[in-house]
Amino acid sequence: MGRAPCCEKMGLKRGPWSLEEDQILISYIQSYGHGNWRALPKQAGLLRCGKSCRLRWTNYLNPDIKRGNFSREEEETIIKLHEILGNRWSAIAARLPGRTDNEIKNVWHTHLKKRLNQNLTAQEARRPIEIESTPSDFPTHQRFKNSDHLPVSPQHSSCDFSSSGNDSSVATSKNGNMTVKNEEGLDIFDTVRSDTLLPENFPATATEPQNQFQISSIANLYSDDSMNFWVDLLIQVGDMPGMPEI
DNA sequence: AACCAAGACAACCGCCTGATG
DNA sequence: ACATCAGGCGGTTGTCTTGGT
Repeated sequence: MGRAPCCEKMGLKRGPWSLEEDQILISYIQSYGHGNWRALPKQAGLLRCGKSCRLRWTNYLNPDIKRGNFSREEEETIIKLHEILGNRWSAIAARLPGRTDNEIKNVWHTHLKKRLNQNLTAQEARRPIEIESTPSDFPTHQRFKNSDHLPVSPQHSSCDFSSSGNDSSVATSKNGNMTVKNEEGLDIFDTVRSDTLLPENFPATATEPQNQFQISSIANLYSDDSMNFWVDLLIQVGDMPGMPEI
């Protein structure tokens, strides 16, 4: 049962990397790239397993990584994305240029979670007892708890954005509600509501012209990246005046 | 100065997924 | 269709640092 370790442990070094090892790894990757992590340590002359090399590079040595403390803005972004995505650190990292999933995970566990708990406790102390729960009480991240609950990719759903140019996703107003229709004339928010457990009135107050423009713009932006589409949609809709807080 | 506890973060582990033969 | 493998991910652990006594 279970897979064999990615590398045999015999003779391979573990634990913190030395400066010399870092230099070897950096210069090898700069010269030859990292096509095959498993073969890399042997070719580079490192007594490490490929997995260890990959981790060291992606989490620390990669020159694209931004070092230093997280800005307030970055922290707010993490908090917001975590509400939507949950512990999907790599997905969060993908939206924070220069930051790694490991780094974000650490920051979350050491700083942000604590801060949020403090804020929550302070809020709980002030808030009267809730009488009933409403659809909007669903924590946003639970909508995306696992891939089963992820909305289908737009181009595979009944609401096809993939071929939607500016003329196919049209924002209109229907009974005071926001509607964005695809080229087949289907309201995309019907899909949004049913797939994500959003409250029934989710787009109802998004009737401001700028909101309509934003939503149809987002719908037109994504053709093949469902995750980014939904994240942007939820974040931006959440920021709109009069929308349920996300 | 020495010790200890808590915090911060680097690194590892086991599992999952997609690619390939 | 199945087995195998590499790479990626999230959870957890280990180690180093810092601050308090």
